[in-house]
Amino acid sequence: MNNISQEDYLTAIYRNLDDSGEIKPNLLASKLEISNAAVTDMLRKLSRDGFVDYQKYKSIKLTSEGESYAKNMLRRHRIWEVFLHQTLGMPWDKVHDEAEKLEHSSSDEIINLLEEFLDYPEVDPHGYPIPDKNGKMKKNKAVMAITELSENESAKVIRVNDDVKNLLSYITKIGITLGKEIFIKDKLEYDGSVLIVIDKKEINVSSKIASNIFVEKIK
Amino acid sequence: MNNISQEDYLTAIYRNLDDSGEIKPNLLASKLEISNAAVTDMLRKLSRDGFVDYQKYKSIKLTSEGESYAKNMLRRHRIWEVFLHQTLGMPWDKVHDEAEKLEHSSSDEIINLLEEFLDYPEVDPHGYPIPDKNGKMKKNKAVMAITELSENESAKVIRVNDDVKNLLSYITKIGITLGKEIFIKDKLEYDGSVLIVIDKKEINVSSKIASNIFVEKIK
DNA sequence: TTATATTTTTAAGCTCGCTTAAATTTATAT
DNA sequence: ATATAAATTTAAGCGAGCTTAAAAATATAA
Ligand SMILES: [Mn+2]
Ligand SMILES: [Mn+2]
Ligand SMILES: [Mn+2]
Ligand SMILES: [Mn+2]
Repeated sequence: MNNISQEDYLTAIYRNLDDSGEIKPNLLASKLEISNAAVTDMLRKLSRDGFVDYQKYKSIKLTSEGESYAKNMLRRHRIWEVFLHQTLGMPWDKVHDEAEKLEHSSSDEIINLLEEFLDYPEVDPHGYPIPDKNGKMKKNKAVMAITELSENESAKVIRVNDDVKNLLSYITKIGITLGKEIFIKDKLEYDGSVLIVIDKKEINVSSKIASNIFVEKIK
Repeated sequence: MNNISQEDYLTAIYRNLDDSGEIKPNLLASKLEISNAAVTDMLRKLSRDGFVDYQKYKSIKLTSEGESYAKNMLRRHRIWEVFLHQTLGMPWDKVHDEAEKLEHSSSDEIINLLEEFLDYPEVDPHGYPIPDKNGKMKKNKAVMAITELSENESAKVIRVNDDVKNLLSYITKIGITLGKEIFIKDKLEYDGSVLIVIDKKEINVSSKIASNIFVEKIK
């Protein structure tokens, strides 16, 4: 295929499928920050090319070809992120945007060599699993969003949404990194925000942010 | 700017300037494998954007802005080539095409980090100098094409044209790499080819190929 | 100088990926 | 069930970057 737009559409579709493996054009448009009309247009092309199942006014599915293509894009993206962060020392809140471009410009050969050079990393710098050459990837760990924790529970940060603008740079400021332990001191009813303790400091985190940070309970 | 086509035009212009720092549209078109009409079109845009001096029917010059942009593209390209070859072990006859894409997808920040990681390489895998952050680059060594050598002279390979299709994979087959010593056993008048000795083997090299391999005489 | 060849530009048209505005279909609420 | 809202598609249009064909300018050769 080799087409930046189509590759980004496929990735966005795959990343935002609902529980039944479908997505509506409207959501796709908003994720891609693009008009609904443009989405309709592109869906016809992706359908024509065999990457999505598309019928007017219906939800969209990926074909199996579309799904492997999308997974391979995630693979490229995440391997680049690991390289940029781990090898070049680029901060984790900057690697996503760079990988967003590099993913379209690198052959599978480069990606495979990079993977080997990095010694087969299993997750990207934000905790997302990296598909292997055959599209197999570890299931996301049984993680929960911070908002799902109860008061007085402790948890370890496992994954952070890398898709939400400015989220990473904000949570970096308040000291959250992968592996960090947090403690839920209080849950505030009226706005859904959470009072958490990190490094002995108390911080109030809005529900919008807390819902994008995924953790594993510590017993 | 951030535009693949325009970036490739600028690089092609810079790489093919004549002795007086100019290039004609026709040559540019053939280097880019594109129609003359398309070149005319793009030259208007590059001129509008301040990267080239362009007047109808005249030879093209780069503005100083155009020149720095072009040199920065060469920098990106060549640093990627070094990384791919040296770090990932990709053969030197494959890195050019890959770098041709990566060069458009990487911020200066990535390039600077890569340069540091690679410990400030001075030449790319084909012997071309790498401009530094300020656009300064070593002059090409005082090299000559193999065709300019005389019979019974010895020389060391310093640089190989990385722009000519299939050249690299061919000369790799006959054993030529950077630093290799060659000996001119004979120059054949009628077709301009050269009989050279590499690793004690005699090989006849056409003038077309020999003219793209640059060497330093050994006394 | 004049004829011919080559280069360059102009003109018209194509696909791609987007836009806004209007029409249509589907979903939601009363 | 009906009215209203939201989602989706259609229609028209735009810029980028190409193409081929024709016209115009420049270079080369006789
Ligand atoms: Mn992308
Ligand atoms: Mn990520
Ligand atoms: Mn390029
Ligand atoms: Mn090179």
